[in-house]
Amino acid sequence: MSIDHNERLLTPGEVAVMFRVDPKTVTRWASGGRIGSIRTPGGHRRFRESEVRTLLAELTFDVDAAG
Amino acid sequence: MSIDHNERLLTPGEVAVMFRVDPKTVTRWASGGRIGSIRTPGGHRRFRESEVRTLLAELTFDVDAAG
DNA sequence: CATTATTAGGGTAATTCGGGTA
DNA sequence: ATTGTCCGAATTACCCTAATAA
Repeated sequence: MSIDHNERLLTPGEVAVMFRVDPKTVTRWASGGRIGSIRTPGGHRRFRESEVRTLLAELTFDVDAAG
Repeated sequence: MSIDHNERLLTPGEVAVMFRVDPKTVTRWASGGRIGSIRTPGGHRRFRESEVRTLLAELTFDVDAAG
């Protein structure tokens, strides 16, 4: 019984833990279009794991070396 | 709303994986009419794959990235 | 018929939403 | 401008047992 879902989804709380921020902050990122999100029919947000990891990787490359 | 013979039916558990929710939540969606469902003679619910995928796509947000 | 996994149904925590505020 | 927190309301997750599915 394998489903052809090509993407794993994360909850706001899980993303919040990964970024070490409050879930509310993740919600704001979604509202502002900084991160893509999917809504459940009930209105709760889900986030694509691949996108989240990409954002995390980008943070890694940002060494705050602003001039 | 007739059933297409070529349509694949999904179990509550399979739909739950796609939305990253508990199977019980999918049941509530069906009870509340948020998603169409078909009952087996034994009372178990089945969901149309096409409808689920359509719903998933419609609930996909890509708010314009405000600067 | 026996076995194992999933689902139904109900009830109760936990999470999330949305707005407003610091 | 971004984040954290408080609030009430809604949605979702986890607990159980019995029934259905395969």
